[in-house]
Amino acid sequence: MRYKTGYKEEKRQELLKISAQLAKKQGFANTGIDGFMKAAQMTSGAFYSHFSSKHELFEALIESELQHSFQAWQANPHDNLEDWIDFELERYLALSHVQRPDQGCVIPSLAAEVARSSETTKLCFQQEMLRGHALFTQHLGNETQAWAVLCQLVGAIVMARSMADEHLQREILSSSKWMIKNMLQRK
Amino acid sequence: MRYKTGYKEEKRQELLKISAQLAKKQGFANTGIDGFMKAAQMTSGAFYSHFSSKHELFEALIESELQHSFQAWQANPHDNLEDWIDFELERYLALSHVQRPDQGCVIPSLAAEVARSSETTKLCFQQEMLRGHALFTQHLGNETQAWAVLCQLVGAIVMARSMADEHLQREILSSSKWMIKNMLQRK
DNA sequence: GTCTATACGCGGATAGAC
DNA sequence: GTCTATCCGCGTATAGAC
Repeated sequence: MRYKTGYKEEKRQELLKISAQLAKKQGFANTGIDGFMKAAQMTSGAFYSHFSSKHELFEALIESELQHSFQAWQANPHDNLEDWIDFELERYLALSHVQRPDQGCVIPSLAAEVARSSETTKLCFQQEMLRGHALFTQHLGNETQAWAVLCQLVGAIVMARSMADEHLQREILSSSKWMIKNMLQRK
Repeated sequence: MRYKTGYKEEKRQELLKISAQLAKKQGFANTGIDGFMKAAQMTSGAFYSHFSSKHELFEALIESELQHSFQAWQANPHDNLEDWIDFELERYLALSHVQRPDQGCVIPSLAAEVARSSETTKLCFQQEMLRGHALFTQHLGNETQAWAVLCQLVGAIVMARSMADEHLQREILSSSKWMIKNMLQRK
C-alpha cells in the first residue's frame, strides 16, 4: 500500500478530487493553494499536512485523475469493437465534456501544464498513459490505432473548447467521431 | 489598416513575437509582464504604451500566432493532395516541434488557456481557425476531414509533449501520421 | 490536523522624470 | 516611448496556538 490508511488518506483523496476539479476548470497555475483549500472548506495552513508543496499536489493530482480515467475506460460494458468504441466516442466526444472541464478528462485541460512540468511528473503521466494505451490496444487490436485514437480524442476536446460557437464545437466533435469510426471500419 | 504604421507598430509586432515565444515555452499565466519585457530587453513600465493590459497582449498574441500558422500552411509549395499533406505531416509532426514549443504552433501550447479566457478571445481564435480550416478543406476536399486532421495534429503534439521518453514521443507522432495518411487514402 | 498570523517575494498596474 | 520608483494585492510557505 502506497499511502497510510485511515483518516489522512481519505482526506488526501478528497483534496485531490476537489483540487482536480478546480485545476481543470481554471488551470492549475491560476489557482492558489488558498483557492484549493477554500474549495475543500479548509484554510491554507492545513494544506502542508497533506502535501509538501504545490508541485507535489500537481503530480499527485495528475496521477489520480489518469487513474480515474483508466477506470472509466475499464467500466465500458461492451465487448465487441464497434459497441465498445461507440460507447467511448459518445462519452468522450460529448458537448457536455466540452462545456464542463471540471467534470471531464484531465488531459485536454492540463496536459500543456504537464508538458512544462518536471521530468518526474511527465514520467508519472507517461506511466499512467501507457496503461490506458494498453487497454485501447486490447480493444482496438493495434498499438498504432490506439495512440492515434487517443490523440484524436484529446485534440478534439482541446480544439472544441477554444471555439466560441456551440455549433462549431459540435461540428468538430462529430468530425472527430467520423474520422475514428471511418478508420476502424477498414479492418 | 488596423494599426498605425511606423515605429510603434513595428515595436508591437516585435513584442508580440518575443512574448509569444516565451508564452509558448513556459505558459502565458506563468509569465509576468516583467518577464515578457525583459525578453524584449525593455522594462515593464514601457509595456503599457503598447498594450492596455496583460489580457490584451494574450488576445493579440493568439491572433498574431494563428496568422503566422496560416501563412506557414499557405507556404506549402505542393499542389496535389499527397505531396501537400506529406509536407504538412513532416513539418508539424516532427520531433523538433515536440521539443521546441517556443518555435512551434501556438495551439498545442496555449489552447487550454484560450479555452479559459474571455469570450472575445475565443471568438478571435475561432475566426482565425476558420481560415485555417478553409485552407485545409480546399486541399483535402472535405470539411469533415479538415477538422479531423487539425484535431489529430494538435492532439498528437499535446500528447507527445506530456511524455518523458523520446521513443514514446516518436511512436505517437508516427501513429498520428499513419492515421491521417490512412484516412486520406480512402478516396 | 487544522487554525490564525505572518514573512517575503512576485505580479499587474500607475505616476512622473527624461 | 522608455525609464525608475512605487502602490498594493496575491501566492507560497512557515510558525505556533489549540
